[in-house]
Amino acid sequence: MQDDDIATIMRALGHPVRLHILRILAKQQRGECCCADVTEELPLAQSTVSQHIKVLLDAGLIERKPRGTRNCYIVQHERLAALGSAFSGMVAKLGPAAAKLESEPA
Amino acid sequence: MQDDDIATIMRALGHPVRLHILRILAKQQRGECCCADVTEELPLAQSTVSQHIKVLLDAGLIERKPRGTRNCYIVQHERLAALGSAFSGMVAKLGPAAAKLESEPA
DNA sequence: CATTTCTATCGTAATTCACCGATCAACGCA
DNA sequence: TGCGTTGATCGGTGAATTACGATAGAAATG
Repeated sequence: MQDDDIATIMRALGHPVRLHILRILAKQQRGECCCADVTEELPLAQSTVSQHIKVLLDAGLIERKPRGTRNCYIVQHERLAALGSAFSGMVAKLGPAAAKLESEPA
Repeated sequence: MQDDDIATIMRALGHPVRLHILRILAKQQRGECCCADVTEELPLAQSTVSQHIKVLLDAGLIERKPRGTRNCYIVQHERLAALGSAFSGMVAKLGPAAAKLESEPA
């Protein structure tokens, strides 16, 4: 994963409301998971919530799933895991162990 | 760690230049590590680099260490590790399935 | 069909961000 | 004491973000 991708996902996660939305989606994934449900749990306008959802969508952190009139959203755990791997890999290289390496092999 | 803290650190990491700066600091940590060295490796003005450094500083991701005329910066690995823990904990709560953070040192 | 419901998008204002050049304080050195 | 270096901060500009209300368009429903 490239720096830009990591940065994009990090920035998407870099807002409390979006973290909250992720939690709401995960919590309600067995039942409802549409935009209205999310909006109901937040002190924000529906349009604002929709925009935050779009950011998560663009970062690939959630997936849209049209269900009749509503749009349901599914947390993309694989994407989160990928970020986790990329992050821990980066931290490992940043760490003291990596400091010994003069030039890193690809 | 609170949502706001996680979001703050995530946002700090949510810019390619700041990820790059972290790498530069880590790489040069055994020798020089001052602002000028960082600026030299980036196509940005010194003031801009200084501002990015401030963001990382405010997020607790690096620490300032005055050394004579210069200011050296040290990557705060503990802080990164704390974010890693918080993130993997969050991911674990979001989805019981996959998404586990490999935190093994390289 | 007409109606209701749901939600993405538009238009807008306020705020923040990213970047720059310029400046000023602090330090080492002659 | 004066000089050069380093780097934080100030002021400004343009772009992006965050928030809102209003609107449009798709799907179920009557």
